[in-house]
Amino acid sequence: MPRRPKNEDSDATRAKLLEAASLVFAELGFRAATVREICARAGTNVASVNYHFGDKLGLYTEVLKDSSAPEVQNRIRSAISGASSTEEQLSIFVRGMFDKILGSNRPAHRLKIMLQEMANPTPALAIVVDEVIRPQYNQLCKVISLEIGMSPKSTATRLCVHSLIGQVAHYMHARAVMSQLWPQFQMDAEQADEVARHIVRFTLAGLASAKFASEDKKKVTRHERPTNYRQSAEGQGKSAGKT
Amino acid sequence: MPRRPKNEDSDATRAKLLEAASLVFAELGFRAATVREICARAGTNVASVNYHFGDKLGLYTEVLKDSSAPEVQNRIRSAISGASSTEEQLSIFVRGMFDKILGSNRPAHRLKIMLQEMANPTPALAIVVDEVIRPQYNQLCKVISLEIGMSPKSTATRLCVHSLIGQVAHYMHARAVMSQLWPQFQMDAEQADEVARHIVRFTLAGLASAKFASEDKKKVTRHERPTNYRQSAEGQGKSAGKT
DNA sequence: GACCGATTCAAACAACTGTTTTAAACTTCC
DNA sequence: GGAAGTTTAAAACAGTTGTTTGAATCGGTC
Repeated sequence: MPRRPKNEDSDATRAKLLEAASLVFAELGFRAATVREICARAGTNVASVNYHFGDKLGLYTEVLKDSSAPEVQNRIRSAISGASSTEEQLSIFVRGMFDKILGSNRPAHRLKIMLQEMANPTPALAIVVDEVIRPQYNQLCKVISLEIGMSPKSTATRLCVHSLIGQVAHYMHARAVMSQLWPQFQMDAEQADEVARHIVRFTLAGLASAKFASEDKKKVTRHERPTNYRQSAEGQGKSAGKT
Repeated sequence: MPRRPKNEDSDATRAKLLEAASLVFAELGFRAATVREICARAGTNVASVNYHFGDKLGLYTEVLKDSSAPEVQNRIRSAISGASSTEEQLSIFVRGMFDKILGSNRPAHRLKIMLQEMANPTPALAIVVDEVIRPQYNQLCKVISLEIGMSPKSTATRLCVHSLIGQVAHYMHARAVMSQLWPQFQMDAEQADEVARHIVRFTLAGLASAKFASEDKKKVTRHERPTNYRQSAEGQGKSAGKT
């Protein structure tokens, strides 16, 4: 059982362990990552993980919590709510996500850990979804619901949100395949910018089509969730500005 | 070193191993899956994997090749080349992919193995990319290049292809998260159909915008971040070009 | 029945895993 | 300086991993 560290030196190795662990976990995932590899990169002893975090899972949980790092997410969220047009909001979101992917200074691997957790979930996923993903998701739903004139919880809105997120997440998930199919693409800053502009344009056009489709849908009356939304008066104007 | 199996009994255990391995690999991924677990489910001896497939990676490679479902892939490809409109081609592709995801008759775990391999690649990925993914990718590039009027190898074409694939793949990768964010969505056959229709419509609209953008790109040489332009629903071809 | 190659099996192997132990080194306060 | 408590270090532990071994079994042929 672990004792409580109290010294300042202790905090230093703790931080080194967290830093190294985020790298290794991002590369290999929880199971394939080894404590020895983490300690080797951190320059600490093999026993340090168990001393400071109890066990490997304790370290991973800490890394995952840190990976959910609300500061970037909150920065994106506040930037979106401060934006004036839908295009600007989407652009902020996409670039913010790519910054998290590429961010060479700080948390480049955080999102990768998150995505790997999504692909191969552990019990810790529920916490991350509630604390980090859901607020972002809800905000995206709001933005897009205003754009297409449907309820934030409607199927039409959610399908559009998934189309947006899917495009962004794809550049994380499919990286290995893309490097083989498209060797020239290295996802540097300039290319990331180009991709971001593409996704924003592509998505805006898709949203417009979804808007028309949902207008058609209202008279056809397919089987839909029994939610009675009636908000066509409010959010009809696109890019409903807010402060 | 493995000898060559020639008997009929041998083929039976080979098949049992492949069947069990596809399940275990889908659940745990290559690294976390254990040979002993696979052999236990297959009801074979621990040494059978090495005897029939050389080593664990050999078995995994075989499973991965089968998981990319060449027969489905070929069916999709021939259906696409027989289709008349871009919309029909996209629809065939998206529905074909979703059939692979949902395919209740055949192993539904195939695509999951593929996506897990993409997220956390092994040496076997290169083979699958060359043999299965690349042909499909090239065909999609052709279809979309014709639609947007750009070269199949151009960046504009590839970005659109990735937007399409990303939307589809998202419904595999984010399954665990979506079940928490959107509990009503179960990805049954009917909902899959709705998603497919959405993706086709969304993508067609996105392609149209990419077409306009690439046309603009040829004459405009302004570089600036897209701020709040006046955006009309159907034609916004004013993303600034780069370089 | 005896031979022979192909296949299966139980057991063991060497390497690696997370974890624990034990002692040394260090900090802090008297 | 010395004692107490905290942190690190090397080594060993018990368990699991993929793989190999060598004998046993099977199926067919002479």
